[in-house]
Amino acid sequence: MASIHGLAGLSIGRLAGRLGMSKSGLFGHFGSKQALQHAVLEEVCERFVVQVIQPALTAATGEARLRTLFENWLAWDSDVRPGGCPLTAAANELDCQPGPLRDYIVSQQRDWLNCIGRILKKAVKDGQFRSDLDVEQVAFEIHGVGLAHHLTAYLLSDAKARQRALTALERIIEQARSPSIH
Amino acid sequence: MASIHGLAGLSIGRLAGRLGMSKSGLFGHFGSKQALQHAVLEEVCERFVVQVIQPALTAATGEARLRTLFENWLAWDSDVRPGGCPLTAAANELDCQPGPLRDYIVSQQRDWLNCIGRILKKAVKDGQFRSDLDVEQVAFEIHGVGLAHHLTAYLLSDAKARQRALTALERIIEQARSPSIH
DNA sequence: TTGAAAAAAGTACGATCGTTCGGTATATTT
DNA sequence: AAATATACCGAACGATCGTACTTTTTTCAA
Repeated sequence: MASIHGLAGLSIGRLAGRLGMSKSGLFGHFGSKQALQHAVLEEVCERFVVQVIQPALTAATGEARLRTLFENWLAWDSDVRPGGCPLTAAANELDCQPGPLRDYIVSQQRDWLNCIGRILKKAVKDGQFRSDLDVEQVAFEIHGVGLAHHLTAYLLSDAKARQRALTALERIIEQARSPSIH
Repeated sequence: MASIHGLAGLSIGRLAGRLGMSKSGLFGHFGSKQALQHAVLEEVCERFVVQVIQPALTAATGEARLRTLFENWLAWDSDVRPGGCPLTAAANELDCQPGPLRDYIVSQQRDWLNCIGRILKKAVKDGQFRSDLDVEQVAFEIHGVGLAHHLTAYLLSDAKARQRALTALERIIEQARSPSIH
């Protein structure tokens, strides 16, 4: 419901109806709408870690891990149908509404970029990627590819979104590689 | 207001209050909330064309025009503070809510990608970019850079967002260039 | 100056919103 | 056995939502 209608549009009454229970019965578990919204975000973040990040940590470090992480991300985008990734939706919804909810999304978004950055750094240390690589820059670009994939898949319903995203990642990786033959 | 609170959160009563007029007085001009939302989107799109696309058409075709368009886009992102680009917000808000509003956003989003695509095609025709360039792919990637810029600037309040986006565009352009020395 | 058209205001409606309160079962602990 | 905690409910609250009707004010050409 938060994916489709947004965190603000996630109403306690409608949610209670969907769960087959009363409004006040559901409300009692959280105490406020904001607490419910916070709980939703925490739940989604936990699932994201389990479905996207953790399984990527079993892959070999460097390029392979980066690819695995990215593919898990794309699969995550598909899994949370319909409505798209609730975190992306919340990030856009809250990007100018100060408060604890926004703070939480910001910290999670930073964590995500740092997660990509750590994998990139390891690839640099292992010699797969250039030693002078601007890790934050590459994380920024990869993040952009993911956002474009999300919008292309959901809004434009473009079946080529996944292939586009994978191609974009390969291009980024190619430019990040150590210039061995150069 | 649509930027900050979303199209759904743009309430007629609040807007009327901000304009110093009555709810019914404002309502009479549109006849329905959906019509108001549609009018807002049309107004924003018109401004986007005037501020981003039209001034870019005076630049020389090819690379220069692409750079101008992109920089206008970044400036637009800054101009619509606070709240960020209403079109990006609406695209994320409506990406799974079928109806005329979503249809409108989809068509505008397609137009935007086609606009980038046309400029790329001209650069190919002029010989600045490789003849085998996948134009749609590059448009996808540029779009992603813009989305990452928007999120980085607004949600993460990162002052380096603009430089990151410009660097990313340069890397895309570099890979699209004709391999003259190759 | 007048009269039609448009714009704005006033009022009220049913619905839904988040929230509070009081009551009733069902467990769990003392 | 008694006391406590938990879960859920129905009813109600003030507020706000979009929308519909009616009336007043403003605009502007004949």
